[in-house]
Amino acid sequence: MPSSVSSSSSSAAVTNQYADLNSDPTAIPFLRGIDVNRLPAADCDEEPGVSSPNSTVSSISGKRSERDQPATTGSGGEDLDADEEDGDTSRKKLRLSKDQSAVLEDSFKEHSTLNPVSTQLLFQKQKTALAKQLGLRPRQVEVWFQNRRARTKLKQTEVDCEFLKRCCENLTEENRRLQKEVQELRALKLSPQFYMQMTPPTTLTMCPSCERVAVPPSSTSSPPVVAATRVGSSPLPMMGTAAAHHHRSMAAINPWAVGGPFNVLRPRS
DNA sequence: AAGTAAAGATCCATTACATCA
DNA sequence: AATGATGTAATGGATCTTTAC
Repeated sequence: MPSSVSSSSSSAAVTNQYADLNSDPTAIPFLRGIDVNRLPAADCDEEPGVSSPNSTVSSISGKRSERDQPATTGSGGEDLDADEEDGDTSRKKLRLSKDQSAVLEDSFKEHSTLNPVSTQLLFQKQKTALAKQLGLRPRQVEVWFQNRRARTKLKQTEVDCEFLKRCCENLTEENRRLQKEVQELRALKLSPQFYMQMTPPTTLTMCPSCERVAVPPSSTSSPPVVAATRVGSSPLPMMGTAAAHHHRSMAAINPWAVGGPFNVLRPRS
């Protein structure tokens, strides 16, 4: 989707995205059955529109309506200029029918933009075709796509926000746990007589991947499980199995291991 | 080739209206 | 019937790209 902050490169991406459409206009669903070559080109916005048989219609005021002429009486028989002729300058809105919205929605699913500049002429025709099909003004189709893109963006922003909120909560929880762990380790360090009473493990095993000392899960004959020394688990989804393998908490490791307490925490030289 | 103005397009923020509870 | 909330059509201004000169 081209944006106001788009660089020429992103524009080029859009160009590529739609490049094949130049050779095959019928690749776009809503154009199937419509001969785009028989439609007016870029200045088609100026053609008299067609009133919607399904919509409540009214006049449009403002600058844009000067460029985009209000639709006049069409096959539906409604006169869209009626209010303007009455001198009513207040803008009124038409509500698109369900059918109109559904068609626009389908088109949006195919392409969220109507009018990449590189294929301007073609997409002008598509916008016009869609407008004609729905009995709307091209400008209305344009506005609908614009608002639809805005809604999509807003929805995505909400999803992103929710995700970040959860991440924040998880990190807060992890932080709380780690703080607690640090406190416990400090307490241990300050009272060596406490862990002097602990029974050292009978066998020590080196983790093959990180080469740190691990402790067997029990005194049984089963082989030592390195990851089993981990206290707690990360709530973060990104803390996958690889990360979980590493024993971030050494609380369960015998402090005598490898020449004294806690030196397993030090980075290896 | 580089610069520039005009035209026409999009995006964004906002307004105004329609509908519903 | 009146009213506030919500959804969305429409507007206006800023900005970008293309094109012609």
